[in-house]
Amino acid sequence: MEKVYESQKFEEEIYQLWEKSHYFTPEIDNKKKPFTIILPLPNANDPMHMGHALFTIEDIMVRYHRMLGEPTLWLPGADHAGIETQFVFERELAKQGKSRFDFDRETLYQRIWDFAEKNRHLNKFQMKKLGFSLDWSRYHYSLESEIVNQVLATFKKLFNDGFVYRGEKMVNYCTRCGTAFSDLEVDHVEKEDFLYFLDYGSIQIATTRPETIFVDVAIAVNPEDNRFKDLVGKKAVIPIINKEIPIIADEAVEIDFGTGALKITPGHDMTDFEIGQRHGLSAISCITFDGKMINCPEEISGLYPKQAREKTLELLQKQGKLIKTQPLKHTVGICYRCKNIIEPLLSPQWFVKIAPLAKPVIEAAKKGQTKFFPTRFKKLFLDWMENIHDWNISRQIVWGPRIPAWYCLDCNPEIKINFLDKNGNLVSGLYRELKDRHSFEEIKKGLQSLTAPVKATFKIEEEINCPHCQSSHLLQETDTFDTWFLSGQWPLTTLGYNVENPEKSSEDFKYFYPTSVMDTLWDILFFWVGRMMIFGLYLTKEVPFKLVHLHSRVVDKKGQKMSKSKGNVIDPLVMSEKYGADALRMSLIYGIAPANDIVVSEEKIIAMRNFANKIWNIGRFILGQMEENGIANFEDLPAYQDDLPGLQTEDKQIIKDFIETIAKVTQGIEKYHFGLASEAIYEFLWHRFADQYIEHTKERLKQKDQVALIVLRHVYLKSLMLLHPFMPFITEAIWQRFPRKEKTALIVSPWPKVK
RNA sequence: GGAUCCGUGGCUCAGUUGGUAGAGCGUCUCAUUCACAUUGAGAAGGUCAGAGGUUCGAAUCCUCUCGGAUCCACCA
Repeated sequence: MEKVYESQKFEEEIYQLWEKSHYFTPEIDNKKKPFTIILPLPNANDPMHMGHALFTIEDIMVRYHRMLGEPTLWLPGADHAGIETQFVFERELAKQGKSRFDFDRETLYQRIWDFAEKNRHLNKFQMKKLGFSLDWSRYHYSLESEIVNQVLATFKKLFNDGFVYRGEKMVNYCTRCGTAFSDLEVDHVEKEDFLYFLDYGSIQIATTRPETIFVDVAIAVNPEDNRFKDLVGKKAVIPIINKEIPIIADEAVEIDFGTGALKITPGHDMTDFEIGQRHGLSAISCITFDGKMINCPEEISGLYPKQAREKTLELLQKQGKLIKTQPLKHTVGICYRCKNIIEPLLSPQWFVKIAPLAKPVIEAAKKGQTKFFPTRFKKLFLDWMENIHDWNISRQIVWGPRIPAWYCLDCNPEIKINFLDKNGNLVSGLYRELKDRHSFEEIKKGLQSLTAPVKATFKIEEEINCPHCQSSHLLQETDTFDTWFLSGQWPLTTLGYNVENPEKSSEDFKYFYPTSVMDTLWDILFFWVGRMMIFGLYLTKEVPFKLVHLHSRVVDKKGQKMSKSKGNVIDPLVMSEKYGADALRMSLIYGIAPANDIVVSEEKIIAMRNFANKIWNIGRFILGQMEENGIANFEDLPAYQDDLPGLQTEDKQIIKDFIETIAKVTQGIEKYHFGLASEAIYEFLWHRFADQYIEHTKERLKQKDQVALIVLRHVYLKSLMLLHPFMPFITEAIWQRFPRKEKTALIVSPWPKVK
């Protein structure tokens, strides 16, 4: 054996050994209970980072259960990650001076496909580097047809059961990304802004958005507010355009804020929209989906809201309607992806009625059918589930499966269409206006997107002719599904659940579902875990996993989140090549507390590399001692037994301490205290076994005391088993190097028992 | 406006049913052709944020205060 452990010499070879022997692929055995983890699917466009390296936690559980002899499945996959990937791709396009508007959707889709395909395979390779014992024979990609077909089937089922509807509601719209988002995808940031006090004739109001006054439909005051009691039912006048609007009373208005009077703009504010609904007021937009002003005075029309605000203030000032300006700190919604300010806009979207679907989830969580670790996340989860809002599942992007709905253009001539004409020019307009100048085929070929009015008729099945008017001018909805609509069904689709005919679900599904553990970063508890619970219970009446294990994010040694802009990113693959995958893995596990930030630094990885080397050298020492004693195969040495003649006190003590260590490591893994488990084996092997026991037995070994050698070999080999889930490569490498008659692999060795 | 987490040696963090404080890195002193210098032996260094309470006993449980972080929520 070499003097130091050189990880890069072994890792690839060891991984191949495991993979070739099919150790990662479990066999279905109905006499045994399986252990299953579905890998949180990484984004296909995303090369590996520390967050992925944390899958080590899952690998530890998986390797442990495999060693317990359970049929163990860890199922890998990758997500097309709709908005994320399209966003990254559009940035690439921008570098070439192009944008998404230069392509018809078919072409754009194909381009993104090719782009995502490259990294998807890179990612697989990278996970192998870290030793993850994933069953690659069951790998899935979110856009393969067997997955997508089931997702579409779920959509149809939801629709038929009355859970899907189209609605024209206030949605979070990013005019830069050109799509709506769900509430969860909006970030909130604090912003220094101004509150403007405006004169509306009979009443004064305060607003942060003067550019939207042109589509005000009312002024609201609190019904308890004595100052304005007499004004309710009277009129106010919008400045600049001098339009009369009613003054109404609504409890949502806060008496203490501003002047106590709120301008109601249902087209551009969530609260206003709700107030408008209560009072039967119409909602009018003054900002388009391109982020430009309409329905406003000519000099403002076409401006971006920011410029429009300045212009409006200028006009207000001129007319003496701007009473005062006051600084205000408030929070605004921004696009989680591009950081642009989110514009609440009125837009027809597809929604899932979620409250009735959340109900069984709440019950299951309360009953403990799915448990949470750490337990505090259960409360967080339940709070969210109990206050859940309808889910906007449509996105105005191309990257993802299209919503399977077909509109007849002749029945719905008000559908707005954007397409590239035969000369490659971008044309937009209502079908009613376009159909005389462009053939249906030309529109269909160059189609970018369509927007159907909320009342448009549609069919969920594709048909050649419209059942009403026999027209063949049918176009599929161009909106795609929210990525989480697809990934929310991941445990079902990847295991082979059949939505239309559950009886026909695969053997895998019948055996491995519900899965054992879902381990993920807590910040997608709602996005993903929540949706998986909803879909799982809706479709199968069973929870998708028995335990949700939440872990935290990896931060640098200053406690800061790693980001490219801060330049504090530690690349797991660089570290793994430099110090070994085992050292990297151990550094992510050693000394961490459940769901607390995980601090990694190169120093810590080095410390763990040193530990790996220690393990290696203990093996080297024992092998050397065996040679000195003329033992060619370690199986030639008598087996250790508690009543072995010649056992000394220190032998009995090390055995006793080792048994304690087995208990600590086992308990640690069982109870998800991986930090404690790894510390226990580290402490024992280095400071107890090597520093004390080995040092003390050196004299005896010189005297050719075979009993000491038996104890050494026994404790060491069993320790390798205990350490294997944490540091799989080095332990297997040593195991393979110990000379013996029967070739076995450590990965499938039995987990050491206390008794 | 609700809710959660954190505050332990110079730095980064462990410390699972309460029993006289631990690790890694750093510092200091020794040792060393011994399996390993990616080493060994040893040392210095903490009133466990502060105050009060429960207890025979609290870093650990309860209350409050201060400081830091995060999540949720339609504050114009």
